[in-house]
Amino acid sequence: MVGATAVGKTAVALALAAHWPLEIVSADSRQIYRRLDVGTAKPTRKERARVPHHGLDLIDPGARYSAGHFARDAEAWIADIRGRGRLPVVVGGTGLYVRALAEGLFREPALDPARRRALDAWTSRLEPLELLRWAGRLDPGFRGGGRQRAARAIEIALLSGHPLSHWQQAARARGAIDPWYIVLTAPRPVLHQRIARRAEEMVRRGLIEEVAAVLSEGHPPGAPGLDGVGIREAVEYLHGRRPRASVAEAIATGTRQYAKRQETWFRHQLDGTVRMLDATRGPERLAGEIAEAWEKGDA
RNA sequence: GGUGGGGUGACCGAGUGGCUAAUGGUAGCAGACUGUAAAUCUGCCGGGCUCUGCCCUACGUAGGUUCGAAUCCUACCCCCACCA
Repeated sequence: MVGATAVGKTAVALALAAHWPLEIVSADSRQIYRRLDVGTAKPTRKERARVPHHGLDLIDPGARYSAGHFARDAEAWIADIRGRGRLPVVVGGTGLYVRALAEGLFREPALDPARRRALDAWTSRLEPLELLRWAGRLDPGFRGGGRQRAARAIEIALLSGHPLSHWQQAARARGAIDPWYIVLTAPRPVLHQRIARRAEEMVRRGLIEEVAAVLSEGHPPGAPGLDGVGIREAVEYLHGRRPRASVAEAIATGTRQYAKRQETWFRHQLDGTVRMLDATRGPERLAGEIAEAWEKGDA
């Protein structure tokens, strides 16, 4: 089950628990970070007590995770959940994580961590245009996409000896699950209203204090876990680059833009049967419909 | 009341006689995306058409100068600063 931020995914998943014994696998690239609870809008303790959650609080804000890593972890969780005779429900907003789990990425060859770090230091110093030229030269199949994706193409080509596009075609992996996609959506005005409220709530619930505490652990502002809507704005404020009064509004703006990207992704990138549901109709009702459709095997 | 500065497209902000429907940025809309993905990028962005071009509207308001003005002149309105 996927959907944009602030659409109420967790509520629907919890309502679904009234129909079957289930456990939730969170496919969310921000909620993997420990301590960043408010800033990533993690399910509350109460919600976690009602239904077991996996995929939360996996690593420290300074550490890096990845879609491939998630796919391996999630596969194991799902096997366990099934072993307990329960239904795994994957809930999240990180499309790439869902894809990695459901469809598989490509089998990434082993990359020497030390060489990888050295290369990263080099590419991060290159001008964007230079970076794109290198990516195009090292991988004729490189389809563009900016700094980060160029750096990835360069990394794979140099460290594995074959271009990224080669691996993507030749080393395709199979997915670990057979997904039954449900995409939750909400009309733009409703979504925007929810997002505005959510941003204000974050600040009220101590977002800034939470981020300040993480920063005081010594993580640099560019640490992987600090890179996300909400956290970023709090960091800006804490570094004196933004007035406190503007934090909530900036978060709302960033979240709207993110939610739009998610919608686009879910609309075009998911492979297979996709069921679109209007989230504004309420979690109980939606859960009922989902359960009914599932019983009928109507995929 | 006086003096100085300023009023530009949804917002911020360049432009100081023709190359200007007007640089940039923001917001918005649409899109791409197979291991950093809450990331990283791309396109569009006054309105209307018979849409490789044409027409209308637009740089506070009203006039004027000029072949031609957002850019010069005059008056008025509003904002800011200082002086009264």
